[in-house]
Amino acid sequence: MTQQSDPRQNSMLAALPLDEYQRLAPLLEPVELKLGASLAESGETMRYVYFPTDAIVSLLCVMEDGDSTEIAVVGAEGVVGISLFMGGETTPSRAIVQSAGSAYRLRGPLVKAEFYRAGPLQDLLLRYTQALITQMAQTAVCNRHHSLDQQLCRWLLLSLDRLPTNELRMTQELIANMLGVRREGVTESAGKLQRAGLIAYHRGRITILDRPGLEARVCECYAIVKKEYDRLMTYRRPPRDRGIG
Amino acid sequence: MTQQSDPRQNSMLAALPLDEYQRLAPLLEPVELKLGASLAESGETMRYVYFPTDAIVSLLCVMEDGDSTEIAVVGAEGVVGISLFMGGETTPSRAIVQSAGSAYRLRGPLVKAEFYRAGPLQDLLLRYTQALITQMAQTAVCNRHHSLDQQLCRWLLLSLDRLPTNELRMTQELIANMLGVRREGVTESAGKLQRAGLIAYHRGRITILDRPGLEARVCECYAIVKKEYDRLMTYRRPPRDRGIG
DNA sequence: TACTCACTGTGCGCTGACGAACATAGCGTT
DNA sequence: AACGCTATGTTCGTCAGCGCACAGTGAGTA
Repeated sequence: MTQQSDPRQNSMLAALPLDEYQRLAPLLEPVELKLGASLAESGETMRYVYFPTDAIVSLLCVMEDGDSTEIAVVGAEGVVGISLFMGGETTPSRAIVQSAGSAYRLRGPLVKAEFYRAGPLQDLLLRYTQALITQMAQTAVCNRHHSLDQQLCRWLLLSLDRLPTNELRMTQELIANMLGVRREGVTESAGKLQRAGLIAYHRGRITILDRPGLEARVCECYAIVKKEYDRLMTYRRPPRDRGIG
Repeated sequence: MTQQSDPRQNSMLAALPLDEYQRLAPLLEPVELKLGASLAESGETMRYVYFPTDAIVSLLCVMEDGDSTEIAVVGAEGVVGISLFMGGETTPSRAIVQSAGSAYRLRGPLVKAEFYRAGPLQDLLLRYTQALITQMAQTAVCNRHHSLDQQLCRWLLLSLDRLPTNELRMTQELIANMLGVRREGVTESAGKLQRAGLIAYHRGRITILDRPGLEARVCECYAIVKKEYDRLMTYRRPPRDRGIG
């Protein structure tokens, strides 16, 4: 039904040395991630780690009263399911597909085995986790200090960075859920962006018309997170001294 | 000038098997952490990992305009400087001593060497990091959805959990910096708690009088974080299949 | 004793976001 | 063509938190 994407569209898999990748490749299972699908529920043990190739996944914290907030977003640059190799097996947050697409998944025990080889994949996973931490921290600050207008810009740019096109399928209602704000608030902020000619949207389809314009309006949080991803994920670490006796 | 605390007051060090601990012990340098001291600055390479024994350290995100927000707090249950073993070396956040006390520190290269032994310390560090991630995520949600009153309760309880006494040396001004709110807001919220008989404060000294009362007022975020720490840090993982060929 | 400074308390007006209610407008179905 | 559903637009009163200004008050110091 859909043609298979190349696993190496995912940056983590692409960054592996060829021999490592070739050992891993037969273990990767292709999966289609449908809009709204859940990859992880609060407190439930995850069975797989997911490497998106062109899907986007939101990590959400859900409160007792149903209110939620997106704490991070994962695309082809990363991986969903860090708790599997960090040791906790579960997290208190949910992982929901925000933009449909493809991914490759790896069974939990296989990920752990690979992780404990202490090779390049471990390096990548840990560095990615640190970048994710930065994203979460910056989200916390942004929630505290910045206006909805700015946060919407940040959210649009973060999504755009993880998308092959400049079109985003997402209703204002859903964006509101992600940001943890009212739908009307998103309508209002999005209206401003539309009137300013930065975006166009129509019944669940958002088209970014002027990316530099968005970047001019966004708060510093966006750049900080992006820069940290670049720094952590492109840097090629020197061969390490394992200190193993 | 101050008597030396036992390194094993720190839960991470205490959780190590005796042989592991004994190898590490001679490498640990005792340090006094003075109120307000900085253990990490944004973007600067950390030289040490710190294991507090009775000090409390705040991890802060600072914005361009000087506004800041605490994204996590670390006491004797944890460690400051995860970026050293996660691979990034630096973080965009600051680490400031919030409550003076003692700690033991370990030079960065030594931490890495220990980490790559892939033994119990690695396990502990990774599990702790996951707990820290939960704390940061929950902070983000709390910033979005909960009132200052509730957040103050959360903050007081988080601090109290990491303190040997029920007295906290901290001005309202500083609390405001931590929470990323106005000083007057803290004055008002703290006034409510004082009038309700839950706390007493006087010029930078806060005494918790009624902990259950605070717990009754705090939002769910506090319990979620605490539960996750308990789950991650007390669970003894089964011997793992390293998958090493 | 008086002075100073840090800490706390209080009172404004302002604004951004909330909650609720309701109006309009596309799209698919019958 | 009529209907229904979903998505978007708008309004209105309320409120928490902001920024500012200033007043009290205790601790330390000269």
